[in-house]
Amino acid sequence: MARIKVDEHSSRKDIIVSKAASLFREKGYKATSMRELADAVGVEAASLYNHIHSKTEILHVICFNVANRFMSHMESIELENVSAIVKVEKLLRFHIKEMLHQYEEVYVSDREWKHLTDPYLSNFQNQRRTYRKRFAAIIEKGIAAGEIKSIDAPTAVLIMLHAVSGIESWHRSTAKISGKELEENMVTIMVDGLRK
Amino acid sequence: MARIKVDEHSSRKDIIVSKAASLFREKGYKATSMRELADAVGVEAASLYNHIHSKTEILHVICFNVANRFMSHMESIELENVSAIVKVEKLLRFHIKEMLHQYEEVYVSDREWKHLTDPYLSNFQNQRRTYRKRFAAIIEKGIAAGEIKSIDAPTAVLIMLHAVSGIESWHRSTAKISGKELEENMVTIMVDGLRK
DNA sequence: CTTTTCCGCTAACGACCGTTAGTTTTATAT
DNA sequence: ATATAAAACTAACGGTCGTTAGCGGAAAAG
Repeated sequence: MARIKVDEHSSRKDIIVSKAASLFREKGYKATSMRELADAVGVEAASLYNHIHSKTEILHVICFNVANRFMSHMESIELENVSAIVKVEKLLRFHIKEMLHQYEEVYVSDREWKHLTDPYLSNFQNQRRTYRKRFAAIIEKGIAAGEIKSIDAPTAVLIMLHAVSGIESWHRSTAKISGKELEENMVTIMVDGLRK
Repeated sequence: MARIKVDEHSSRKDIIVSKAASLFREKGYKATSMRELADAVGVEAASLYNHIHSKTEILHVICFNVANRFMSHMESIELENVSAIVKVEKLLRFHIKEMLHQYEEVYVSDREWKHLTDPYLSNFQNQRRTYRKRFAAIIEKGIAAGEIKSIDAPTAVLIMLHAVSGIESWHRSTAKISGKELEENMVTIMVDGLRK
């Protein structure tokens, strides 16, 4: 009867969620069974339910952790007193860093949110939509200020967000450039692509 | 006993595959059951097996249809006698158009290939890797020729391919710009981002 | 040391999954 | 009109799924 090991910064639930994120990333939410998750945690499937209510709950913890991080970062950026193009660059860099260092959770939130169930699903979709609108609004300001090319702002947002999710391929590739280099390359291509 | 309707250009199998692509795109491969697919086709689940061998077969038909289209397009681009940056732009435009007009299949091939089983899985991964290498090689030539900024070519490929897959959001959004406008915006941002 | 709380276990449930066997109906060819 | 082939049906298989009930041992609190 080997208990789930805990340190003082993470509860047993945290550990389950974290292992789940790793499996969901690797195989997808639907293709990951509670029995597999239990194996990864080192426990029987039924024991998981002492710490979580359902499989869905795990997914929604992951998704909202990520969404909240991005949302509160957006708020802090909006308050900064810098030009629009600098804000865009900062947002982009934040996305890249999150994808580099909180890979599993961010990736799962991005790809598996469809399997959330209401009311969490609608809630998540709303947050997502709101986030993108606020991102686009910053780009619009940059266009109005003549810093950014006159392009369709929602399209620019879409390009940046999805390009970042491609870091998944980088993680899985063997001959990697460093994370820092990756960041600089991405920023160079995309921010230059926007700049007037 | 209502038969699957066929016209002279598509077999019953084609129709099943096409409906499957639509469902796989909407809900994911694992989350789509053969009974749901049968419903969509207007038939009982067991009847599907008069036309296909397995659920996996449907996925691999979708994935290889798409992969082969991209691969043979790559071949024709490589033979053209134009500058590297023009080749890159043409490849990008092809990806955008495919994503606009063969949305369901291309999206499924992109997101659900993980659920292929060997030998198809390895085969698909190889094709994918090869395709990206050849794409990167074109960019490298552009860098050597001084047409393209000196950036990491695999990263540039990754950005473009993933940015294109963001067209999914465009499809689902309500207030759309036209497909043509979307294409021009994407090309503007990304090709300008690469150009020296 | 005793009590209580936490957390693991085994066993099993009903639901759904992909798929097969065998039969009947519909369309096609003679 | 009849024979053949194509494609639908019903029924059911073994397996896996998420989850619950109930029980026993280990850790924490007194």
